[in-house]
Amino acid sequence: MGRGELSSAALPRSFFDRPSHEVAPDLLGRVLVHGSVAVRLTEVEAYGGPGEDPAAHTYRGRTPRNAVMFGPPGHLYVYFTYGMHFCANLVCLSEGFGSAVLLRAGEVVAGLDEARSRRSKAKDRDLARGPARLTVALGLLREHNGLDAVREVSPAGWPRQSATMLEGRPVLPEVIRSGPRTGVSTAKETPWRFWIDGDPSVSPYRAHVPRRRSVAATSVGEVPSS
DNA sequence: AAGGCGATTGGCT
DNA sequence: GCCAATCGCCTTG
Repeated sequence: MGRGELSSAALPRSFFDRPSHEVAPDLLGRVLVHGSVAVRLTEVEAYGGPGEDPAAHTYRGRTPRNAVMFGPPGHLYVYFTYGMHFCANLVCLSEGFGSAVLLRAGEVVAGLDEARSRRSKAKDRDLARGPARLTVALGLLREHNGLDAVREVSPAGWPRQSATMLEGRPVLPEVIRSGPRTGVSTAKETPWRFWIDGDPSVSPYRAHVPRRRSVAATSVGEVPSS
């Protein structure tokens, strides 16, 4: 699939200057391009914003890790988690609020060969089905934290180190579903996960599971239960 | 200074 | 369905 089929314009920065739970459903059907790969978003989650969101990385204030989330809208917030995965967000609202939309899943619509080579064991529909899978398919890494996703589309193509959020084809409100966010341990009722109903690239929902204590922590000095 | 645990994934039962 | 992998961040002592 060639780049020529991506005829859509870039989303303006003003698109992101709203609370993340308003931006999130509007991102469904839009396209994120990075290098030669493009992904059409089918599932997103909103975090942070003007009010209190205990599930957001920004809940306890600004730190070196979450600094980008407090910065200008339209930039990528890429974080490292579970010691092995990267997840990508788009920063929302003007500076200082700490608000972003997690990109949870999508469909690869350009650069299929490149995405397949990055995730060689995955079926096509699973290439970007999950937040860490999506970042691998797009080639997003720690170094892309803070990258500006608002830029003009160049007829010559996209340089490898750039990202662009395209208008794509926003979906009809009737096909948008919403529900609790995946895998969060707090604010379990906040319905800030949004997805396209019936789309095969939407990831399976998982509730938060408290982790069992490590073997070392339980076997040393543990009093046997009676 | 130390330990708990995470906006997850893939492999195995 | 269950669980290990793997490490940086943040809380607590």
